[in-house]
Amino acid sequence: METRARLLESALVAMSEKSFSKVSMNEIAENIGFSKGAAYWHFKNKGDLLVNLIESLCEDGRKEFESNCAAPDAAGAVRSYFREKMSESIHSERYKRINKLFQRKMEWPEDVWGRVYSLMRGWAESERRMVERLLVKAQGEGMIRPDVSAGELSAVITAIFHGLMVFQLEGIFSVGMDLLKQTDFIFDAFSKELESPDPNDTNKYNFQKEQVR
Amino acid sequence: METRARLLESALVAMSEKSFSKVSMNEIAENIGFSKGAAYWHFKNKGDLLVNLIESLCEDGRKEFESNCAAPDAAGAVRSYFREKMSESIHSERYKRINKLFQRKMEWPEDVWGRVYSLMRGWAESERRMVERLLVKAQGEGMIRPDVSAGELSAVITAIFHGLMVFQLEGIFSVGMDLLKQTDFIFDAFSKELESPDPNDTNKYNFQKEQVR
Amino acid sequence: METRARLLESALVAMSEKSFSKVSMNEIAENIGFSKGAAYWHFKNKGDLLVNLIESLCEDGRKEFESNCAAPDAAGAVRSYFREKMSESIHSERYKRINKLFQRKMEWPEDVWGRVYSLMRGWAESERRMVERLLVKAQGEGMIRPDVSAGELSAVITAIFHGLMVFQLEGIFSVGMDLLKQTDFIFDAFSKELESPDPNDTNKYNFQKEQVR
Amino acid sequence: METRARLLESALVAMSEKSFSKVSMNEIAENIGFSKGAAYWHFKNKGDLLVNLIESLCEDGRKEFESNCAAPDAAGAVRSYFREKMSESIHSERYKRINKLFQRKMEWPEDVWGRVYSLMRGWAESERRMVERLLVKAQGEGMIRPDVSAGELSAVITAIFHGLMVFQLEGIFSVGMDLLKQTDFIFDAFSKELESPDPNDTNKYNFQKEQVR
DNA sequence: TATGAATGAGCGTTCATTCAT
DNA sequence: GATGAATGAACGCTCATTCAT
Repeated sequence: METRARLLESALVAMSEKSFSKVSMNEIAENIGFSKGAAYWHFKNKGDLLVNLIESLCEDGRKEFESNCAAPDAAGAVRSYFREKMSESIHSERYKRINKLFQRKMEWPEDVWGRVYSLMRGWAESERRMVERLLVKAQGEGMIRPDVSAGELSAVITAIFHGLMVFQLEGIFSVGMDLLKQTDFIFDAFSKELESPDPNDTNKYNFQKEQVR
Repeated sequence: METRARLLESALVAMSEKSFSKVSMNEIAENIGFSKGAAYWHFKNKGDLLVNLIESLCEDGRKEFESNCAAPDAAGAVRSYFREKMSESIHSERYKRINKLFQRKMEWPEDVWGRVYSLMRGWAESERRMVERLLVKAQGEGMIRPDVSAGELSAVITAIFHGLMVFQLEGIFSVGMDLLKQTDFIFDAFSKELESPDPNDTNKYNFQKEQVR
Repeated sequence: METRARLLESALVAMSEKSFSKVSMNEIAENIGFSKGAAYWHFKNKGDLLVNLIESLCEDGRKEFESNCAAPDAAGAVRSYFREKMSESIHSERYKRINKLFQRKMEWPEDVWGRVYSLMRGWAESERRMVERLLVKAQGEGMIRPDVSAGELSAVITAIFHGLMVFQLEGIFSVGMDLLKQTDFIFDAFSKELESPDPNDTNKYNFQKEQVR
Repeated sequence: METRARLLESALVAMSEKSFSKVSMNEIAENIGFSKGAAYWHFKNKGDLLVNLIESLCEDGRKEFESNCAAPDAAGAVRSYFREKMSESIHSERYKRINKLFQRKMEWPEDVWGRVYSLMRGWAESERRMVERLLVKAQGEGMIRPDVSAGELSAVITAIFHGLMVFQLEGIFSVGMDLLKQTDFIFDAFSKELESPDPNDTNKYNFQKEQVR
């Protein structure tokens, strides 16, 4: 139903701007010209509305990540994936909103977490695993030293760009953040560090068979 | 006053575990054996309590950052600063709490922001500027190419380690995050990229004065 | 109409188990596979549904009571009427439900009362009057002293058995209630007290025409 | 606290006149000049308020019943107990209210029942057991045939007078109910039936070692 | 006839805040 | 300094009711 979708979108807008508890059902509904009751017709309660929103957001994300990227140049694919991501985090209003919403995840009530935990975790893990797959492929292609743990490396990279994006979103610094330039810088540095199988240096970081926590 | 300090600490504990609006004055006071009213004697209201907490937390941080680090090896000082930071984010309960509190900053009400904005920004900026100063020094020491913008580089590094810390705090990934090893990896990579003034490569990233906003 | 009758029955089931305000129109309709709207097509509102239910229930009851019982042994007829009633209150599910519904009468809203007051009162009065008629007849047959007020006696008897039934329905006591045995006991006792026109004892209870309120 | 007691009394007044769900906390508080919040200061919620009310009401009742009535004439004591009870149900406003409150017990929510079930049952059972004790004593005194089950007889008597009281409270009949006269009538009838150990009639009702349900 | 969608009043509950003591 | 008592605004949620289809 049309209304349902609009309620979800309205919730995304509201809940990316205010904390879960500050957003009232009334507000979500009235912002698109409906009454509170309409929201309760489509969703059991406020938590349920949020859960449905997250589900609909994660649906897309997960599929995207899970498609096996058939890049001929896997290392390049990683770089361009994050370039694209950084670019979106600057230019796409919707993308910004989704990330702001997710940054508020700590305020979500227990029962919401109970229902979205695996989704949220799946989202983050899917992204990391996609990166991991690409890194493994890059190792196969000889672009990355084989002794590096693709698993742990994928985690670092994902975390790093998450940090970059958050700072961008929050506008914390007075110095400008040119995310694309910075992305390139990071990848160039990492490439240099990773590509050259320096015989004296082998396995320096011992990135291996990740100790799954 | 003793009570005042204990109220602040109690607020830190509570507000690092729950969102601002979910923490009640009652709770803050009762957790240390006082009644709500006591909290209202020491602080005008809940927001005021939080502002005072943040002030007291930032006080320390800022001073630390502003002390002019007289490291002989500036590049090494940056590395060991972040190593220390990552280590603390694993081992110090209080440090974790402070970071969790700050991660909830988006939920703070408008009026609180009005009073802590410059403090919070100052905290982040102080850290970045400390890094920046060290990077400039490292440039002076010839450890880093002079054409790199220390300002922007400091921002990237700070953001990166923020990302690392957040992921650590949230336990998002199934793969383990060995923060110290990863820190070293990142610094080694960056060192390689930054130290060698490759004549063909000069100013590739154009890290310069942009000072946007 | 088929649907109408099923809605009434569904309402009886629901409203004998929950209080009027706890039963929703939705529930009444959905329990028999219809939607709320259907109920509103057949009945103006929830109160109207209840009124119609009560009307349909009282219809039967009243007729039954008003039929002039042509028992040759009127005193025996009273006894067997209450024996039958107690028996039904144990064995007939529907009878139990109707009594449970009526026990909840205090929760019915004002406007419902406005419409069913005379019906409900009529129901109770019909029963009492039937008993009264039988008692008068029994007096005519010489089974009961003529100086006893049949009106008031009928009230006592009706009330007494109401009490017995309620306690049975609610399962209040830990001791068993064998209603039929108890019924006989009561009638035997009353018979003894009533049948013997003891000349010294005449009009001891002065059960007469008071017709208060 | 004074206020607490007044809230309980106000709740008694309100909840004896309307069903639990129709009585709002606001109303209970405002009727005695307080705000809703005051009620929530003294009681956790509406159910808790009711539970406390019932507790305070049952406290008295139970003690009264449990005191071992040292009547020299036990049979007379039973009679005068119920005479007194019927009299109160006519004349004492408060007694009427308590009984009206209890008549609404079916509407009380589940969690309230969970907390008052044993109290309520205890109240009814205490009364019945007091009657039972007196009947046993009366058997000892030779006023009642020894073959009658005091347990079951006490249940019938209690139920009977409950029925009488309910009809009185509800004003159901058009004929007047002179409860005291009726009480005497019932006791006289029962006395006759019970006192005379008619050899041909022994154990007619088989009121024995009650089959505890 | 029947349904799905939507409305809006009303209540329970929480909690920041105030204030007399 | 600290407490207990009280206030009142705000919000979640339910549900009777309406109405276009």
